[in-house]
Amino acid sequence: MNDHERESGFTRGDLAIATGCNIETIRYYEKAGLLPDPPRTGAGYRIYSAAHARRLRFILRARELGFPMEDIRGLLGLGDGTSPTCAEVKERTERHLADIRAKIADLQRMEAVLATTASHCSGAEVPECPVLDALSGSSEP
Amino acid sequence: MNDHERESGFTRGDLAIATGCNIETIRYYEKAGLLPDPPRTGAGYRIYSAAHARRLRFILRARELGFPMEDIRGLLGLGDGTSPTCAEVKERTERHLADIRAKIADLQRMEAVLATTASHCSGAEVPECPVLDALSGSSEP
DNA sequence: TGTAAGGTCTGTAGCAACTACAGGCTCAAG
DNA sequence: CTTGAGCCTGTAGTTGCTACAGACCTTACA
Repeated sequence: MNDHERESGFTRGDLAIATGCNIETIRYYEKAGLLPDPPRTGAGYRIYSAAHARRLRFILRARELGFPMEDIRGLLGLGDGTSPTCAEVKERTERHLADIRAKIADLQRMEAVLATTASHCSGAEVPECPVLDALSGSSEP
Repeated sequence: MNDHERESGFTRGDLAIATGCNIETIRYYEKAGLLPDPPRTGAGYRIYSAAHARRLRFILRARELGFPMEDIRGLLGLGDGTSPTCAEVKERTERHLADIRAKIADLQRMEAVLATTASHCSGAEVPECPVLDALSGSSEP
C-alpha cells in the first residue's frame, strides 16, 4: 500500500481500534449489508473513511441498545433505500421497547423463582436439595 | 412395532405430547447428552419410560428458568457421574441468579434510554428523528 | 391383501450475531 | 532482505433449538 492509495483512509484494524469493534465483526457487518463495501487498494485492502466510522458507531450504539440487525437495517433506510421518517423510527423503537420489557418481565419471573428456591438451600454437603426438588416437580403432582 | 415391543413405553411423539416438548428437541437433548439414549424396537424406534418423561420435565423446567444446558448437565450429575450436593446446586443456582440479575440490569438500562429517546419523537412523517440523532452520537462529541 | 396416511428414522441446514481460526498475501521497519 | 505484523478469503464454531428431505415402518381401512 503506498501513500497515494491510503491517503486519509483507515484500514480495517484502524477502524476496529477507533470504534472499539471487533475486527472480524466489521467484515461481518459488511457481508450482512449494514456497512457499505469500502473501496480497496490495489492489493485488495479495505479503505475506510470517516463516514464508514460514523456508520459503524451508529450500528454499534443501536446494537448496545439491543436493536436486532433487521431493525438497524430499517433505521439506516436500507430496506427501501429511503431514510425512514420519524414516525417509522418511533414505531420500531416502541416495538423494540415492548420486546425489552417482555424480556425483563421474563427474567424477573425467573429471578423470583430462583431466589426463593435457592434461599431454602441449606448449602450443606448433602445430596438432598430443595432446588432439585423444585425442578423435579414434586411441587406439581 | 408389536405389542410385546412397545409394552408400557412411549414413542417419541407420545413423549412430546406428554411433556409439551417439541419432538425434535427430544432428539436434540439426547444428542446433547441430557436425555439418556432410550432402548429401541427392532425397527429402531425409541421407547421411552416414565423415568425419561420425568427427566425431560426436569430439563424443561430448568430451561424455563434460564439455566444453560451446561448447568443442567451439572444439576443432573452428568459431569462426574455423581449427583451434586446441595451446596453445589446452590452455588450454580446463585451464579445463574447473578447472570439473570445482570441481564435484567442491562435491559433496564436499554429500556431507560429507549423510553426517554422515543418520548422525544414527534411521530411525524418527517425524516428528522431524535432517536436517530441519539444513535448518530450527536450527543457525544 | 393392498394401500394410503401417518409416524418415525437419519442427517443436515438454518436462525441470531458474532468470533476465531487456517493458509496465503502484503506491507513496513531494521 | 528478512522478519513480524497486518490484512485477505473462506469456513467452522458458539447456544438452543427448529425444520426440513428422503427413507423406512406401522396402522387403519377396504
